[in-house]
Amino acid sequence: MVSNPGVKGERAAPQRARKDEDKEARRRLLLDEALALYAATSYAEVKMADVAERAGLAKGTVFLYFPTKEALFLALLEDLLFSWFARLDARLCQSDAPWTGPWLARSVAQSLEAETSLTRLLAMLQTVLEQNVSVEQARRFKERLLQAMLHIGALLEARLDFLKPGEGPRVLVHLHALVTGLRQMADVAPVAREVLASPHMAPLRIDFTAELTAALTTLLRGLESR
Amino acid sequence: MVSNPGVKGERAAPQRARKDEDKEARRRLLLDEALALYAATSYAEVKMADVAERAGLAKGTVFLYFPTKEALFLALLEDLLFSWFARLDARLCQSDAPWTGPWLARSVAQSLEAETSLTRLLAMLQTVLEQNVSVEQARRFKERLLQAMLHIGALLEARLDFLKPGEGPRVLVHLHALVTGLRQMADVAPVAREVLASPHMAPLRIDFTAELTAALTTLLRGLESR
Amino acid sequence: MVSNPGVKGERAAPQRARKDEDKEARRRLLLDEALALYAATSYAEVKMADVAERAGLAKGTVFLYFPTKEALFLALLEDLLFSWFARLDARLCQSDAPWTGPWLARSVAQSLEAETSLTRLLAMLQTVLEQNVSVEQARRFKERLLQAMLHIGALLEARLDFLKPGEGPRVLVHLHALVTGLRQMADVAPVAREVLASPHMAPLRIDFTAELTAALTTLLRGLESR
Amino acid sequence: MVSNPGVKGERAAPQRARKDEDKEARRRLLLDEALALYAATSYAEVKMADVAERAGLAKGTVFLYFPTKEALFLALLEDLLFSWFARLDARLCQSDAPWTGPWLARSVAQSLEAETSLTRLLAMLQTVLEQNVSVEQARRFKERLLQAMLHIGALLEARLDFLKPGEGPRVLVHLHALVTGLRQMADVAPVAREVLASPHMAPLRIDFTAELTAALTTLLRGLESR
DNA sequence: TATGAATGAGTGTTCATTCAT
DNA sequence: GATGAATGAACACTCATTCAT
Repeated sequence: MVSNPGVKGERAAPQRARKDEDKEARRRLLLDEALALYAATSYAEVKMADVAERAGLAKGTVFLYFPTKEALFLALLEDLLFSWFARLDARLCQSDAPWTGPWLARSVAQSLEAETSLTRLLAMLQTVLEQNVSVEQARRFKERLLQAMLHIGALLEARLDFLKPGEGPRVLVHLHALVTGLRQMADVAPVAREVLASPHMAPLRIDFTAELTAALTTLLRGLESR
Repeated sequence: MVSNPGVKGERAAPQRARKDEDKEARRRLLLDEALALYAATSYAEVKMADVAERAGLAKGTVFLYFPTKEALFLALLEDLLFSWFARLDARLCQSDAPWTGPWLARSVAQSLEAETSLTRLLAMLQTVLEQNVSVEQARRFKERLLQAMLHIGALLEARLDFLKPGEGPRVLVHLHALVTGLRQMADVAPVAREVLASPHMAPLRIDFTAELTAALTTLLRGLESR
Repeated sequence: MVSNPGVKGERAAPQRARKDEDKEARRRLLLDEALALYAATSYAEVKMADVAERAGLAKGTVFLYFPTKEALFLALLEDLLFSWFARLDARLCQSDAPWTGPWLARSVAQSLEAETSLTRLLAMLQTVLEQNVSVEQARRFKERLLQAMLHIGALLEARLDFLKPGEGPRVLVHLHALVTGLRQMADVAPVAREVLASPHMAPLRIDFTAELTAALTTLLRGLESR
Repeated sequence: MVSNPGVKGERAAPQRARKDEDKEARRRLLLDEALALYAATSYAEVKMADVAERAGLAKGTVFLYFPTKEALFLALLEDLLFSWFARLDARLCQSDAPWTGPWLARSVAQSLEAETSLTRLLAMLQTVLEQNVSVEQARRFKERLLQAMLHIGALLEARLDFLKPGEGPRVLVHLHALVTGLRQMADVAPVAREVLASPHMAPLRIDFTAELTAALTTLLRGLESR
């Protein structure tokens, strides 16, 4: 853990990030630590002080990189979301065969299976994250989101011939809604878990991936069948 | 402190709710005031003290009726949700004609149009409300939810002949997800509103009712077209 | 638990205490339940509501018998203290043989061994109990205490020939101090218990009865040796 | 908020305690203010907010120095107790003449005469202070207490030739008990004060120093006379 | 850039006690 | 006498954020 031999501090990070690459590295470090904490607990339970400590930095330093807690987590969401978009893009474009709805639905749902943090954060986007963030950051996020949606939307329209112009992005909007909605339904509180354990409660137990696949498949079939 | 009824008292309710009906009335009063505050602001901004004050009661009195803030709001959600279920049920059953997917989608979406508080609360169900609530209350809620889902689900299966056995409740699960997801997407933070005002941001501006109608219609068509 | 067959209530107590003996019985019942709760927990943890419930009475009823929580517990202390005085008196007077200091010390300490509640309450007498009590109750308590002290004090002076006039009560004052002081030292908080578990901490671990016996024996020998 | 030193600031301490000595000074300041409030009222009446205000600090700042109210007061007790121990030690060692019981008793009792806060806090040690304190703080306190007891105990054994090995600390335990017990008996509640004003109540009126001297003298004589 | 001491707004909940019935 | 609904004062502690150094 000690990377500065001879120095008293136990800090892993460099003392001062002068170069842009150092700053970027430190930024990533903070995001990584925030993610680790968030994945293990919840937004409310993640303290800025803990993020700082885990990153080997002082509390105040975090605020040099992210002006608010919401800004930090919006940046984290941005990272996760657009990296997922990129991976989805790559995954989809690998396939030369013509796309089918069920295949697409499965692909999307599977690509989200391990992205619990992403989908959890997505569900807090408007309610929490965008509540205490600069217009600039919000704009940047929305612009990138728009761009990605238009890009993937165009891709969908190109490869799913039953999609009419403009329907690609719309599918993504509905996907977004399904993802955040199902994520919340699937993340059950301890009390509820106990209640849902009864066999007859089965209809209320939500399997995120299964339901997302099913709903998305049906949705696409609905578009195809017109 | 008000001993001269009619002089300063603004409440019709008796000073002390001794009979069960009085207690029920007071309970409703508290729920109503909580709803009014919530509709105007947000969960976090509603203070138990304000609810009490608006109801003309002392702070401690609220806790005679609801053991925690979460319990109060879960009870509120319960009220709104099951009264909506009942209204939807009535609305649907009025129609003698055979149901169609688009008609159903429109009916459901329209019936939810004015239910902003309901859908906002629904989105907090697992994340917030069920976090600090007795197992009993949670169980009661889930049981009623299950019952309603099975009931409406059966209705769907009976009137939409393309639905296979067991698909009624599943449609409702997907509806639930869409509702909470779209609600969150539609409730835009002030900063975001500013950003979304740009014309080119149109694809990111969500009209709750329109999108819910569209998505649900498509979903049902997808089921019909098999 | 139901002693009034046919009545809906589960109350063990009579509906109304009209006769003085009924009232006295109810009073004792309340004291007994308060004692049971106190012995198992602590003063702060005993709720008036719990006392009422255990006694099968309504919350408000307790206050018909004891105007304040402190009054209830002072009454309880009174009961325990003077019943102990009586028992001590009896025990001491049984012995025909001339008294000795060590024998007396042992007798007293042993008679207090099982009286944890009494000694715990005694330690709260001035700090807590007498803080919220009527002058009448306080006077009554002090008068009885004085009387008992004078009585037992006189007994001591009569049977321990080394005691000079007026020293009997004084011995009792010192006894009182030792009892409350040692009781507090012996009642160790959980954190402290952990700390005191270390072998080298032995000198700080207090055995109430042993220390009381030792101190009292020494004290009496000190008086005898003049 | 005070940025013009000398204008409104009543404090000599720097705005920010950066050096260890500044921090220690601030810590002492808080302890002093807490002591002032406690001496004038009671533990329950001292509010952390008041301590902060008197120290010219924000509420939260107090918790940077003491994690809980109990921790603050245990630290205060620690200060008072060990400073008293030191003063007692000095006082006792000044005397070259061989010690006698009566002299020692008088010395101890007199040295405690002005230490009302110390003895009052001592009586709350196990009941209150150690209830909400870290194991570390508790251990530290007990270790110091043990050390002091062994030290003073050894001193006693060395200078009072009638003490057998191991009896020094035990005398201190009995002293501790007498001190806390007598302190509680001497601190009379307002109601009780009224009652005790009657001439015939004289035997119940406790003079802390007088009784402590008497009891301790007798106790030591008891040890001497074997 | 980095630090970390200081800030201070923010609140749900308990429970002894009262009093209308 | 009994009830139990209503009262309302009371309060330590957290943590995102700032800013002097």
